[in-house]
Amino acid sequence: MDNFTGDIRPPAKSGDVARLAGVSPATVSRAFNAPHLLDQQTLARVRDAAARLEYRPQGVARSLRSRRSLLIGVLIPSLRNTYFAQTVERVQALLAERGYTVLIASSRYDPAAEMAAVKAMAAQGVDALLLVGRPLDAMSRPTATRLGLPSLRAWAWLDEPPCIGFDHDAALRVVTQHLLSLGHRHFALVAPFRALHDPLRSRLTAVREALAEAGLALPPAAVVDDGGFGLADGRQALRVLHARGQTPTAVICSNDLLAAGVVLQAQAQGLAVPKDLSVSGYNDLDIATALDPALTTVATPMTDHATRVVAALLDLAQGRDVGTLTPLPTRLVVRGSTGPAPAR
Amino acid sequence: MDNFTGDIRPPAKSGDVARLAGVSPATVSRAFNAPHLLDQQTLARVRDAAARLEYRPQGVARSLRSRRSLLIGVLIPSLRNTYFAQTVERVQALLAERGYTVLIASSRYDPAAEMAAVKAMAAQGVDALLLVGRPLDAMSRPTATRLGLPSLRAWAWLDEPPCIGFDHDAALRVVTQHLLSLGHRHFALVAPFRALHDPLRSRLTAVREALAEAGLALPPAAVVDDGGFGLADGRQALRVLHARGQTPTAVICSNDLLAAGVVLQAQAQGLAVPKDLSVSGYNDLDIATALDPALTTVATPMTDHATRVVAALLDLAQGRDVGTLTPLPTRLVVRGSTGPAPAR
DNA sequence: CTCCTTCAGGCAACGGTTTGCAGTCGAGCG
DNA sequence: CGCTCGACTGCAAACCGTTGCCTGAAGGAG
Repeated sequence: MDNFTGDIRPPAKSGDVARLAGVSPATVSRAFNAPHLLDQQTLARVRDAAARLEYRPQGVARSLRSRRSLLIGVLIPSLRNTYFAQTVERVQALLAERGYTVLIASSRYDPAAEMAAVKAMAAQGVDALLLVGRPLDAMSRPTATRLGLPSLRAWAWLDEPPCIGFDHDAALRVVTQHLLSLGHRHFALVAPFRALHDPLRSRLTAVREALAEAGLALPPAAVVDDGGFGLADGRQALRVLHARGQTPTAVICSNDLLAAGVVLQAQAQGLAVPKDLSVSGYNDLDIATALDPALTTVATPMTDHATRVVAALLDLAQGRDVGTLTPLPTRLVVRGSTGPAPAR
Repeated sequence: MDNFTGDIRPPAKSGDVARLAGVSPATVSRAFNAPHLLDQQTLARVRDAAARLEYRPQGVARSLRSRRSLLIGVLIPSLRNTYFAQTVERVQALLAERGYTVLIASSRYDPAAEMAAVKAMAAQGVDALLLVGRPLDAMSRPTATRLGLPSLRAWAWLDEPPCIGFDHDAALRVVTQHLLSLGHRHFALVAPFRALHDPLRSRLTAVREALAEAGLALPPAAVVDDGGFGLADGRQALRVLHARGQTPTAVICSNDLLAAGVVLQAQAQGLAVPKDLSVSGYNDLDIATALDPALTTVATPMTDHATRVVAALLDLAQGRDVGTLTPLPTRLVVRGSTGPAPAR
């Protein structure tokens, strides 16, 4: 019986363990899934045998019979978004602790890819599906449901339970009000959602409404809704605004990276932040505190988010209902990038 | 036969399709896996029936019998690293086109988590495993191999085939030589790998060697090897160097985010980049071109990387050997953040 | 000492698809 | 006309744990 490091023997199966431990395969199964049903002695013998053979139940066979795969699908719009990437990382880590493995797919904001991913994950037999962000394909979630796949919506709060997320529109209203209270009257919004679909534009509406309450309007020229989500896109956005003849004193951005870009571009043009221009971000990423001045932003606490998401996913995966859910609280974090409106 | 949108009927199985099409389950299987074996008429009938029932073969059962899961495991050190996150996104997209689904796990630079993930993925029956970055647990790859799981190492070029990656040490030597040729004599290195393990420190050695060729040494005080990988860590690194009495004219960073932090901190302290201080990054991320001045950095072309990785993974997953591989080419991208050394 | 209860563990079916083997049928060939 | 061959397709086993059901043994009560 050679046992040197390099040997590649076919992995042990439950029958092998059973034979070595002198029990039946059924007992081996119970040792893993219902140890309380077994005698201590037997349990020890089986565990020992399993350890010696490095036995790990083959997930595929287990899934087939037990109809539980210990697989959870995570579907996100983009991994380029640091917030999403970090969320995935945390969710995966927490699920791993509970024995679950994570299937990932990024839709890259493509509705067809989203739908395809839902079907692929259903076919792979995931126990539950996490859909991060607003739906791109309106049918993706209904499809999951019709396939008998429990799903959880996260990140964006929608009235479409179960859902765990933040009320981004409300948060943006708070941002707008903060800037209004600083005396700003000339706003711009950088939220590159045009290429996407309508629902995402509710952020625009939120800002418009908050401004309307103060008797202000947001002209189309003050809205930059194309381009990407990166630093360079933020810089570009400010250039575009200026090219359009817009001279806002406050720029609201839909994420911290864009805001950072706006700040950098402003500074490059000799505009002082916040003296000449106030800028707000969203998410409170690392970059928000790494800039001079630090970014005023909206904190969307990731730990809280991830923890709750995982708890709900486990409930769904195990066939339990998740209770009624409420939006997670966001928090306006006022830092140096916003200040009193300049006199004109 | 009610057929309204809300109905949740149990998903069809191959037998159902077979009955509707008037064939045997075997034929249904062949319609999906070996259509050329079937008569055109039969194929059409089966396809029609399958479409009508929205049949999708249950992955779990298929995997069990065919011993191929169409699942590929991806194991990365961190999703906070944008380069890795984007790589995962691309790899996933390319694999999805070929019918594969991606299992993901992040080790968060934790050797135990890495090993656990390898075992979990093996248990889930992935067809191949992608290990991104240098090994944290020296046994993780041998373990995969022993479990009969083909694996591919990516990102870092190691002499441990199959492997697809960049020769980071060589690239860093080029960076060092670039700075030497600009007349720099006082260097610092920001590469926060201390908390990690030895192999990663080879970058340090690479820089030391390149400097040694010019008769220069890199004192320990000029090396910042703790802290994180973010923008704020870059800023902190420059502060630390100054606090240690180091006044380098060139700072080599192990990634663009750190470099950006160093640049921002230098500017905040009134140091002009590159007049007073040259800074180099790594990866050529978006941020490299979004700063003033733009970062001199090392491009590690992601498209090339991802494409080759996927090709090799498909080979491995389908039991083919991957040919001999060579390191992928990196490219020094000289931009504004490096310049001639200041006179002293 | 017998009967009932409880607990531990074995037997065998089961889950849904794939696949080796064999069978059918029509066409082509000698 | 009989035989061979090829093209299709069906049959049933196999993949490997899990689980419902059942048996046997041990312990306790009467």
